[in-house]
Amino acid sequence: MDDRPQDADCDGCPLENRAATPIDDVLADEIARYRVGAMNLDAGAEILLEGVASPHVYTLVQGVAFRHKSLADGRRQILSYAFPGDLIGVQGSLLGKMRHSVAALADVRLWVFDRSCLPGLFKTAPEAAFALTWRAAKDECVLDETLLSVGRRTALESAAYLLALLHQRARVTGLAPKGRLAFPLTQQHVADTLGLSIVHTNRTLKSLAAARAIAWQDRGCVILDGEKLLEIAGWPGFSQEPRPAF
Amino acid sequence: MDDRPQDADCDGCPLENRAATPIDDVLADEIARYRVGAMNLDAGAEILLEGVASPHVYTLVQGVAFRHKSLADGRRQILSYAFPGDLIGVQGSLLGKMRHSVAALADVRLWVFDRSCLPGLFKTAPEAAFALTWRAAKDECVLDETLLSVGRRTALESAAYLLALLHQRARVTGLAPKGRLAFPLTQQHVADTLGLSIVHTNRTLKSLAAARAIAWQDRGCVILDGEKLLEIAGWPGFSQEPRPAF
DNA sequence: CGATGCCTTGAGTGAATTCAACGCTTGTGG
DNA sequence: CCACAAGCGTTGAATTCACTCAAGGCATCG
Repeated sequence: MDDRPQDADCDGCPLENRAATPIDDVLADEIARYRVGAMNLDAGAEILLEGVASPHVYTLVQGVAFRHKSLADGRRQILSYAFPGDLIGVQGSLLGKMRHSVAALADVRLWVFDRSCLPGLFKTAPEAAFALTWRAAKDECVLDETLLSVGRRTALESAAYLLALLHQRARVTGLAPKGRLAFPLTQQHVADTLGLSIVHTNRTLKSLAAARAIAWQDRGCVILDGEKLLEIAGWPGFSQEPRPAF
Repeated sequence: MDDRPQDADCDGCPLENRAATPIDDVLADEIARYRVGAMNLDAGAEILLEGVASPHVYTLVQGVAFRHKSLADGRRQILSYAFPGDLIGVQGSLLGKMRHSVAALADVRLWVFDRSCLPGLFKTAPEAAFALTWRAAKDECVLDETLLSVGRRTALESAAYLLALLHQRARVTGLAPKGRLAFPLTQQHVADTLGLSIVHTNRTLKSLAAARAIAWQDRGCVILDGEKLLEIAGWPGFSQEPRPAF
C-alpha cells in the first residue's frame, strides 16, 4: 500500500494531527527520539506473531489493528483493538516473546522502534515511562470490560457494548465520520471478539439493526444511535480522564 | 482476624519468605520504603470498590484475593486472582478511580502504601518502575488467556484451564500443599470466572473429577493431575521467565 | 464468467440455562 | 442440647439460547 490522501472527514488522521488524536505529548515526543523506521502493511496482514521475540515495538500512526490469539484447532479470540496513537508490542518486549498475535484490520502505517529503547525510557524519561504505564492501565481497563461482556452479557448486550466501544474509540481518532466505522470490520471479527458463532452474530446484529441502533451496509457498520447502544449494553462508556499529574 | 501460625506445608507463606515466593526484589525493596501500614481482612471482605478513588495501593502479603466487576442486575464476572507478592490497586491509582472491585478470597494480610508514591517510584527508582510495568504486562498476559478461555474454550476446557492456572500460581506461593488449593474457592467463584451458571459449573467439575483430574472435597478443590488439566485445556501453562535485564 | 468473500436464512441439534428441590455441614440462638 | 437457618454442593426436568449444517444471494475481482 501507499500513503493515501486524507479526505475532508479526516479519515485515517495521522498521528501528527494533534487536534484529532489523543496524543500523550510527553510519551510521543520522548519515544520519537528512538524511532528507527516506518512500516506500511495492507489490511489483513499480521504485524506480530505469537511466540516471536520481535526486535521491534511499534506505534500505530494510521489505520486500525487488533490483538488476537487462537487455540490449536483454529478457534480465534480477538482480545482488543488498537487505534492511531496506540503502542503495539510492548507486552511482548517486556515478556521476552509475544504471547498473542497482532494483525492489521485496515491498512496501517506504523513507526518502528527498537525494543531496547524501553529500559532507556525508564532511566532517562521517567514521565514518559509513567505515561506508558498509564496507557497499559487503560488498556487493561478495556480488557476487563470486554471480559465482563464475553462472560456475563447476553449476545445482544455484548454486541452493543463492542460497537459502542469501537465507535467511541474511532470517533476521537477521526475514524467514524457520520457514524460509519471507517475500517473493514466484518461480522467474523465481531463474532471472534464476542466469542459467538458467525451465524448467531449475524442474527444479533440484525436485531440491533431492527432497533435502529446500527445499520450494516456496504460491508461495514454504521452507528445510528450511540446512546441506544450504551443503553442496551448497560454500559456508561469510558470516561476520558486525563493522565494524573506526574 | 489475626496472624496465624504457619504450618509445615508453608500454607500462607508470608511475603518475607523469599524462598517460597517469587519476589521481585528490586521492586519489593524499593516500595517497602513507602509503606505506611498494614491491614488484615477476613475472607469475603471487599478490599477496594469500583468507583472509589482510594488513597492507597496495596501489596498482598498473605492470602488470596480476586478482582471482579458486575452488571447492574448483579451478574458478576471475576477478572483475575492475586497471590502473595502481587500488587493491588495500581490500575485504580493510575486511572483516578477504581474500574473494578477487589475482594478477599481467603483471609488476607496487606501492606498499605500511599498512592502518591507511584510517581516518586518512576522518578527515583527507574528499575523498580520497570519491574512494576513488567508485572502489569504479565497480568495482562493472564487476562488475555482468560479471555480466550471464556470466549472460545468449551466449558470443560475452560474449567481445566482455570484450575491449572490457579494450581500453578498457588504452588509457587506455597498455597497448594499436596495439590489442595489452600483457599476457600467455591463453585460459584469458578462459575463467575468462566461466565457459566452454577449448575453447569457443577456438572463440568464433576466431569473433571470423573476424569480423575481433580477432586472436590471438604469444600475445596484438590488437583490430582495437573498435567491432565493442561492437556484437557490445550494450554501449555505459563512460562516462568525472569524479568529481562534492565 | 467462474471463483471468492461476505452476508443471510432455514432447520435441526446440542450446550447451557432456569426452576425446583434435596442433602449435608456449619454456625447460632433458644 | 436441640432446632433452625444459612451456605454450599448436587440432581432432575423443562426450556432457551446459541451452535452446526446447509444452502443461497450478492457483490467484487482476476
